[in-house]
Amino acid sequence: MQTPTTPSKRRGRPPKVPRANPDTRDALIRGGIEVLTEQGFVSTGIDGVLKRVGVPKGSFYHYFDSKEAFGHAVLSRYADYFARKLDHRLLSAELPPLERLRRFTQDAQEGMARHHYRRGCLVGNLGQEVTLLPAGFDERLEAILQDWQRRVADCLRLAQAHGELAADTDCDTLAAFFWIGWEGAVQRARLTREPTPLALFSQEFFARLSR
Amino acid sequence: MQTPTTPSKRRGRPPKVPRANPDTRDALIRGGIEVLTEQGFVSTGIDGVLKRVGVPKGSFYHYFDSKEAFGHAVLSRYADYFARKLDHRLLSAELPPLERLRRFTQDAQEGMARHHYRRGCLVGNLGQEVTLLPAGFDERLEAILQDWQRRVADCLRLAQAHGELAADTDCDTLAAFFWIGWEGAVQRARLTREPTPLALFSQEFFARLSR
DNA sequence: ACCAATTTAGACCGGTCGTCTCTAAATATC
DNA sequence: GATATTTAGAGACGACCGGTCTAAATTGGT
Repeated sequence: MQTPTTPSKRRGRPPKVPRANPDTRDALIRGGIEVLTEQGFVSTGIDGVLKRVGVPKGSFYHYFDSKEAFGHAVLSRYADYFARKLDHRLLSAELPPLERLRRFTQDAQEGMARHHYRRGCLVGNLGQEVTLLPAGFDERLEAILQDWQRRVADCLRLAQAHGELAADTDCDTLAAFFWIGWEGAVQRARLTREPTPLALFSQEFFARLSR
Repeated sequence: MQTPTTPSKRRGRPPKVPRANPDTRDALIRGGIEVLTEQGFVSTGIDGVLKRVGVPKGSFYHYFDSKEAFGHAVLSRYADYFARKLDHRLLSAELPPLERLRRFTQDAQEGMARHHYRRGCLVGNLGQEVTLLPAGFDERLEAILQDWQRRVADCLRLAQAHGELAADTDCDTLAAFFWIGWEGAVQRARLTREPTPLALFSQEFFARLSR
């Protein structure tokens, strides 16, 4: 999967202790996703990210202008990552459309369990800090949610075409309803450290669809 | 509602500038509700509460052992206040039970608008900080949610008796579903600064009930 | 061989803010 | 007058914050 020679022809002073991921910027963003998803933006210090990734502060400010810029980079990466994950499920032809969405909720259950319910949804978590975040984050967060919502709405329209969903259903509204509730379920699962809220919401959501 | 004489026979050194609420402890808790509901627990400093209430630091530590103890006091007060508000709506005989719950969601819309969507639900907000809070807060928060859930479940059972809700509905599950989603809606409304998520969730929730 | 660009290294800075302590002052009650 | 209660407010003391700065170590270009 990698160039066999792994020549590591990377410019600049080499790391004192070689890291698993030689791409420092990338490593910082990945670490940022983990930390911010657990602790949020405001109460997370740069030093915490640095220590986790094993990178000195100089490198951080070499790649990012500020904590705020870093936050935006992390957010963008997360949004992309998540959109891909979503599409992977929702566009796969192996299952009927509605079942795809249900499987997404199952995937998420496994994901939260894997992290012992300490991490939630980065977008949901930062959303809670909206009054404390630098300007611009709020629009960004809402835009990401709208993007995910659109993807779910498209899937619901496919479900309509398959006859899984009543033809008169407003798929955009239903997708919004899904995400509002789903974020609530993630939040609650994080509090209880149990999969129950996720399972319960999923169960009830699908049970209440008509046709 | 108060003793008519308002004798203010309060022991101890009087405040330099007399406050509207002479009960210092009470004033601190009320102020705490406001601040914590906006900013959460971790990133809120005692000084911020003090300044808002107009109380010196010495008074604070006279009434509370620590920030943590203060947090619990604030939480208890909020839980009580909210439970009363909930019961006021859900037990009133003026409306059919299901309509009472719907009216509760309308009240909440007005409440959030009144604070310009800067405040959410204290329990939901603190829940998001669960990984950062002192031990014990998580159980407390979950217990409060369970309490509210029980109250809603009772209301739903009344709705069943009124024939507003299918007799085979599991009211406990439905109440859990409601709160999971509703907290999500509050969170989202805080992000968008609009009532739309609240209205949309309410609309869809009630539209999807059977019978 | 040399210089420029890149990247890592990490000490350090100034400041904010954190919780909490301490002493004194002013009042009510006994 | 003595004691308990409550308010007043300075300030201790450290943790930590985001961010800067200079140096070192490497590659690539010429």
